[in-house]
Amino acid sequence: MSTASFELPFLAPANPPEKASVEGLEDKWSIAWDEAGVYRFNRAATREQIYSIDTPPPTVSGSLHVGHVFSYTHTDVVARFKRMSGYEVYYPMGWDDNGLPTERRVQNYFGVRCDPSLPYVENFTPPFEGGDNKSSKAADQIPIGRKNFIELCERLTQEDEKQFEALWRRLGLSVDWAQTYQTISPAAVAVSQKAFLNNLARGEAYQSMAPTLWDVTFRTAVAQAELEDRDQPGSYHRLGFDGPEGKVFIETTRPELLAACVALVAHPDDDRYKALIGKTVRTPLFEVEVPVVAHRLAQIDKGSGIAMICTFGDVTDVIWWRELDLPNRAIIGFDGRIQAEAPEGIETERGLASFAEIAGKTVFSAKQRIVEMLQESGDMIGDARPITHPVKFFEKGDKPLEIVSTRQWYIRNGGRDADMREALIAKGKKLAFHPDFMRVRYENWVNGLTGDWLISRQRFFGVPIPVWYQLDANGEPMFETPLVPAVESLPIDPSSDVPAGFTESQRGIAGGFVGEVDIMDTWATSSLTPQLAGGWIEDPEKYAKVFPFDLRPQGQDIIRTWLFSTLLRSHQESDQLPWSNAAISGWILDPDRKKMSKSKGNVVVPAEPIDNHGADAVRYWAAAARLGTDAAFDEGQMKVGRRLAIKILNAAKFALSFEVPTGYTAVTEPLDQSMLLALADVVRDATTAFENYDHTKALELAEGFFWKFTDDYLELVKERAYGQGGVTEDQQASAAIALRKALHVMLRLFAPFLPYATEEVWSWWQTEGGSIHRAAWPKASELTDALDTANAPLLSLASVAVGGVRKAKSDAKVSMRSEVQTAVLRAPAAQLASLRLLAGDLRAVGRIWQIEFEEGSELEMTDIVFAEEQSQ
RNA sequence: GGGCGUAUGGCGUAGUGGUAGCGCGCUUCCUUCACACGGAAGAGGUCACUGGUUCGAUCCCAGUUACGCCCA
Repeated sequence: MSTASFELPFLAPANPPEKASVEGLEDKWSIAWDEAGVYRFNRAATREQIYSIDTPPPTVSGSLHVGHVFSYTHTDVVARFKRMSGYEVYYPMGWDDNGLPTERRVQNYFGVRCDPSLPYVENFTPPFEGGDNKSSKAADQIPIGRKNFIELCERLTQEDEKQFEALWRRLGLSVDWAQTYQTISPAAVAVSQKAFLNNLARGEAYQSMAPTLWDVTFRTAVAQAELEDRDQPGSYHRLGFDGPEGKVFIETTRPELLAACVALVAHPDDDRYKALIGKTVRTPLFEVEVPVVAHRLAQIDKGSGIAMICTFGDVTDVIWWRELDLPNRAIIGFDGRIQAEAPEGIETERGLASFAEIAGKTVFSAKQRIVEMLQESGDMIGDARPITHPVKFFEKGDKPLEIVSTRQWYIRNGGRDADMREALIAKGKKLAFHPDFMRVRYENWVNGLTGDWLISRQRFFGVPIPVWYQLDANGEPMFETPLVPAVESLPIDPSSDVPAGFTESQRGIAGGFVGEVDIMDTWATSSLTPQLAGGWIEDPEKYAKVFPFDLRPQGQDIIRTWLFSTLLRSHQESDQLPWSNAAISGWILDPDRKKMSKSKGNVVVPAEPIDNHGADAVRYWAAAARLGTDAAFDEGQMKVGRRLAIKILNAAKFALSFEVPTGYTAVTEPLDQSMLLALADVVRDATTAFENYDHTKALELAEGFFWKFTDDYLELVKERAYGQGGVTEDQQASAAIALRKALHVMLRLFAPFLPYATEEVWSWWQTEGGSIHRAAWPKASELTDALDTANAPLLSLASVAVGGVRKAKSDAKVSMRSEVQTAVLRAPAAQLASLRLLAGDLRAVGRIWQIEFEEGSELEMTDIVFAEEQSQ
């Protein structure tokens, strides 16, 4: 037997407190971790030693809710497991402060608006601070330049970032807080612009004049990924067109676009209209001769089966216009109103007069006026027939989208290139999705792309598209040959910076230049989080070590946006997958299983549950939900988590209270060996589960074992560990050592889930090795060395026997402490032999004076006779 | 309309081709020498429905229904 008893870490002397409590652990340890730099990334590590995470940057101006806590906990659990497994974990945090929510908040908070044409003002003071977040009137807002506006954005979002960081720290995210980035920062702008210029140089970015889905409220183009269909009330209006053989009736929901009608369309197989195809009809009111054409997308069973094609009422109109080579008679302007000038084609006096009636009106009032006019002229048959139909909206907008013709920037994404789609699908197959079925959502999206990625936005706040255009002799911009900045000069703002070879005085002058005014879609920046987080531009050495990342955690709702666009950019930039794993978290539902969202008003602020139950408890609730599965906000689960954390503290205090006599290091008792062997199995299985991104299973295994450990094992060895009941020093030592050994392993199994409680216990006696969160993930071999595997089944057998005694006592409604005179343990012969080894422990736990061993068909504890004075 | 997922005791959830576990809640009981922020015992399920494959299905296949999400 070894004599070097304290050389084994779990034999170190322990100092548990008088009273263990989970209260205050968050403050105590989050500060200690920060000071010790427990989660600091060591960049000296090699690529193979690094596990890097492309953390989702939360939208800082959005409100915090428990959904954040949920998915970020999933990531943290993985990060902690990997760190303990020996990886140097690169776990940065980003802040998404780009986009409309920030822009709006800054406008309202400071009473300003962005006008990129204005110069930068040093030491600008906004008119007021701390606006009430209600929309202030645009007229009252002071226009300021882009740089000033962004400075204000940074000021405001810094406050938000502090709030988030404080929450994350309390929750115990093991983020390296030295590694943060902001999507609004100059570095992020430079990354976005560099990637864009690379796209441009490779021919992946291009401009095009095209019909574009347009939000009239935000006055900006909207990309496919930002669309959503909403069911809207509408009505069919039956209109008569003059045809060669009398009236042709169509039904339309958008009579106000009659002036933009360029053709009627019917299905080529529709017998009713076959004769009309190729002929022309005359539009009512505007008296324009338009052709009748055939196209497969015309729906035979909808309305009268023949429809008018307008430029542009919906996306089908765009397809028809493009495929049938029809003229463009667009009448809706960027402001959503009917343009002042009648389009080409309307020439008759009556036609022009009709148009004058609607010119300048909103779509809504133009529709009213047109209907009145059609009813007066008798061209509309009957009343409008109300229907409900899907209409396209910008996901953040509240007016239906219009389609207007504009010059926009696009990035090729495979929407018009089947080979590229195939290449992207092939990349997706190499990405390990957790859970795996989420890959289908990615593939569906790629296969369903209908056009390239529209990245230009007609907003003011965001990453400027970094190009200028030379002006020709007439002062017209030469869009085909944009002027680009040198990569070293990034970031640039074309509205204030000047292209090489020009001076500021030439801005806007014929022969001079003009800056691009559009900015990029926020996803054009978000799609570069691996480059932003990894230091693509400013720290290439680090970037080479963390890219491609090991993990992208994210929500299932943004597979088509964030996941896809990130994958796309890496595909284009380096023909690589940006990460090897994607962990997809589910939704948080409220207790009624409705999705939590601000609009439903059922959002729970995350600080509350942490205050009420503790960070470990909230983490336990989150970690108990599998990836990809929705989870209900469940305070009951948090209470269970809290109970577990408290139980760990108390069980640990107890286990550590037993002295290990000097000179003993071995676990010799069969029951003790059995417990450690069972724990070894748990370690093996939990490790496998974790490696498969199944943290839930790992938690379940650890938890299941722990309760067995406290309920049965601890009770069984209590007396022996105290050295009571005439046990030998060997037997006492075996119990004390086994308890510590098991605790040493269990704490590490729980550490990724309950970082506070486990660290607290660790600190009671593991003072040499530092934080548990840098301790090595347990190995089964730590436990199984020198143990006899034949003892493995003993603990389970003992549990059954203990259960029998307990049941008898419970049925007799007596205390578990009541004494038992005699009991019979019946079991098959093979088990009986093993059970005899446990006689001492069984007698102790059941307070049984005498156990008779008898052979029987199955294991049971029977014929329990209580001692006289106890069974009152 | 298409895709994906889910459907297991009151609620929340595991799980396996050989007729089900766990937690909460519930019932009964036990107090304080690790833990009353505790412990023990117990009741409670025709595994959504209909077919099929199979000696046998909660698990595999097909269909139906309901719900959720994504897309049209």
